[in-house]
Amino acid sequence: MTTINRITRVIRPNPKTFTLITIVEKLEKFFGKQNWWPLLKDGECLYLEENAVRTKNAAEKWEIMLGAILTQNTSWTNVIRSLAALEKMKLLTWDAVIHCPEDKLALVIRSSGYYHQKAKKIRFLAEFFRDRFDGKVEDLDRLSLSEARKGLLSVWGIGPETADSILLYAYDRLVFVVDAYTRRIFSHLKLIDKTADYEEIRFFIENNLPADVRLYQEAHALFVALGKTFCKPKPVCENCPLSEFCNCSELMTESAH
DNA sequence: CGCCAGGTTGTTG
DNA sequence: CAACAACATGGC
Repeated sequence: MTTINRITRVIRPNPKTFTLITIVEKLEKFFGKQNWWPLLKDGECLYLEENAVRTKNAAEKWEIMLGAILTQNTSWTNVIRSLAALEKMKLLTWDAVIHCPEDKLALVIRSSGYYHQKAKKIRFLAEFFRDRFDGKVEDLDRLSLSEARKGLLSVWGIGPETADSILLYAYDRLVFVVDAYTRRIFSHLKLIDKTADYEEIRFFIENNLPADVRLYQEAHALFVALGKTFCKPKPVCENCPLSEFCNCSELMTESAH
């Protein structure tokens, strides 16, 4: 995190001058370290410093993948119940899932919503590792980044965000995760057009942040934190840590005068 | 009660 | 390819 990359290209110009790393630093100062991805411990999902900095083992990688699927358009609190239920039923491991009937799996993950679809997605992902890596979850790491990404995207139910979450948080690969929060925040900051597609936003961020996996992991988590608190569908700009960079607040101030 | 949540797929014009 | 429906539970 030594270089400060300037924003070289904007889809819609924001008159204020700032860099993405400045934004991330502001967010971290405000929200503190996020320590993603959370891992299950004693029936809870904990954001531990050690989870954030160490390489995850195969079991932890698999748990992150399950969480990445379960949290699709679903709040994390609902996902925790499902993960805890899976653990209780001894269904948290790849080996258990590959042998578990889909309808049984569906009932266990019921609390995270879309549970029939998600059970199918989890089964397809388990079969992907069976067919391509003989069940060795850690062996996805043998592939290049683009091959690994292509492989995950070929699985039914794994789209770009889920694939990138898996790559960034389970495998520590250098890919930025673009989600609804990221899109909304960057749109409010007038850095991207609302119609910009996933890859366009991903490349924009990757081209303007220092290439550092831990930074990517932390930055994405911080965007989620901001999206949940200030940069909501109806933005709450009062006391927003990014107000000095954002046109939303300028408009508010102007209209107040 | 209505809206929203760390998306993806399938269908339609 | 853009827009839309379907998928579903739980929190506020």
